[in-house]
Amino acid sequence: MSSKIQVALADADVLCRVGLSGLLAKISDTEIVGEAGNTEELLRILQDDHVDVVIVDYNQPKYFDYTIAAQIKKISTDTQILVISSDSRRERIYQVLEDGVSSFLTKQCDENEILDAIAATAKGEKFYCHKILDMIIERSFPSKDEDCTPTSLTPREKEILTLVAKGKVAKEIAAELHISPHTIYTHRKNILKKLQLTSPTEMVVYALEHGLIDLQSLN
Amino acid sequence: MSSKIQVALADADVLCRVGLSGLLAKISDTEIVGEAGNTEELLRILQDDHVDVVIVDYNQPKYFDYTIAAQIKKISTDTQILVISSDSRRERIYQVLEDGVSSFLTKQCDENEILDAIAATAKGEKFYCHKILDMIIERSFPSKDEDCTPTSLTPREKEILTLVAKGKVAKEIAAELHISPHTIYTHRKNILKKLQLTSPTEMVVYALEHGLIDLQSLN
DNA sequence: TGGTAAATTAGACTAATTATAAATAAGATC
DNA sequence: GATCTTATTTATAATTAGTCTAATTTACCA
Repeated sequence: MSSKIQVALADADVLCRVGLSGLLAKISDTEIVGEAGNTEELLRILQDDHVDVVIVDYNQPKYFDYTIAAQIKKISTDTQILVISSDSRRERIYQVLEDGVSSFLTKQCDENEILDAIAATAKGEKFYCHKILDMIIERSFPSKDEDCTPTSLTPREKEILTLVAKGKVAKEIAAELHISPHTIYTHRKNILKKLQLTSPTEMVVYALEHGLIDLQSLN
Repeated sequence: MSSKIQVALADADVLCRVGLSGLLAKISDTEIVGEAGNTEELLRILQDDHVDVVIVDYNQPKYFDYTIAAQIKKISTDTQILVISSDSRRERIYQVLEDGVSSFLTKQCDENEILDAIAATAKGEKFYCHKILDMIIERSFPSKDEDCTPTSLTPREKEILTLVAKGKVAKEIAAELHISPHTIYTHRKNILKKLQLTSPTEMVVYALEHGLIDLQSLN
């Protein structure tokens, strides 16, 4: 077995994989063990070969989703995960970070930043780009003026927001949760007030922006 | 001046640009004149240098949008445009194709397909990947069972759908358009019927999927 | 010039929602 | 343990939004 760092590329877009290969070629002690265009392919690689680092974009519906980190860790605990994604949804990002992702970049990061991140992750260190670092800090020390509203919703409110955003009307939600329609009205009113929205349709936009639902999952 | 084909890369993600550079390196008679991470940078390149082919992803809000083809043609009429995007919104794609895009790929296309497309576009030929070709054919010969519903909406209905999707309620729309709320109700009912939807919130999802509105423009 | 589709609206009716108020339960704090 | 807060739940009455039916106007096409 080679002593080089074994890297697996997981991205639905072949273009990004080519880009990553190109960048990895500049780091001498790394070696690509495999490329995966979807979750299934990635898990197969992890089962068949030893992988030190997985570079993955989890925000590619149908190919990779936010559960990918947990799935990777389940098969191969010691594999380090480097995320390169364009996701901007705070809650989703926090969730992924909690699932054991070592490093997190956006696809907008420049070349040097990506190279540094790959090198750091390979060595077992963590690396976060500025945008993600800001989010982590914001979570630890929330500022007053710019509050992170999604967390201010109660679990029940989030649940109802999700259902509203999926196009269900109050009566349907009430039937589904076995509670009174009035309860839905109250929750919905509180949600609208908390988020400073005025109509249920605005809730859809809000839910989409904050990753409570996503377009693909609605079909 | 070199006799090689001058190519400009326009993609907000550095990773994709690296990927494209890597692929272009395999085509001997091409040369990269410049890389642009946003519209402004691209237009500057077009003004300063001769560009035969622009490879661009127009679906990157804040960096590139669907008007990019028209903007490119305005500065440099003879420049061929190769789109590599992940957009799945029919109407938007038709629009871009009408703006003089020579070739259209998705980022999911495999390496050979991308190489062929670049080579073809550089020679002044057109190249469409299967997914896009299917859409073009579907537009020319619409099938009965799977009708392309967005076009079946009247202009007024589209207008109202857009406003509904922006979170406005019937009364607000009525005030804005100086017509009776009843008119809005009627239009909305007809839209829901035509699109086989059941609630205004579903209209938001529909409008997003078909590019009538986009998340970024709502803020 | 009659036919067709689009856009508009009203009246009567029904359903959905709000306002207000309040009960219950769980957790934290003192 | 008593109390305070927050989350969750619900109801009645009042209000608003929306549907159904039907009809009018406009514009454009054959």
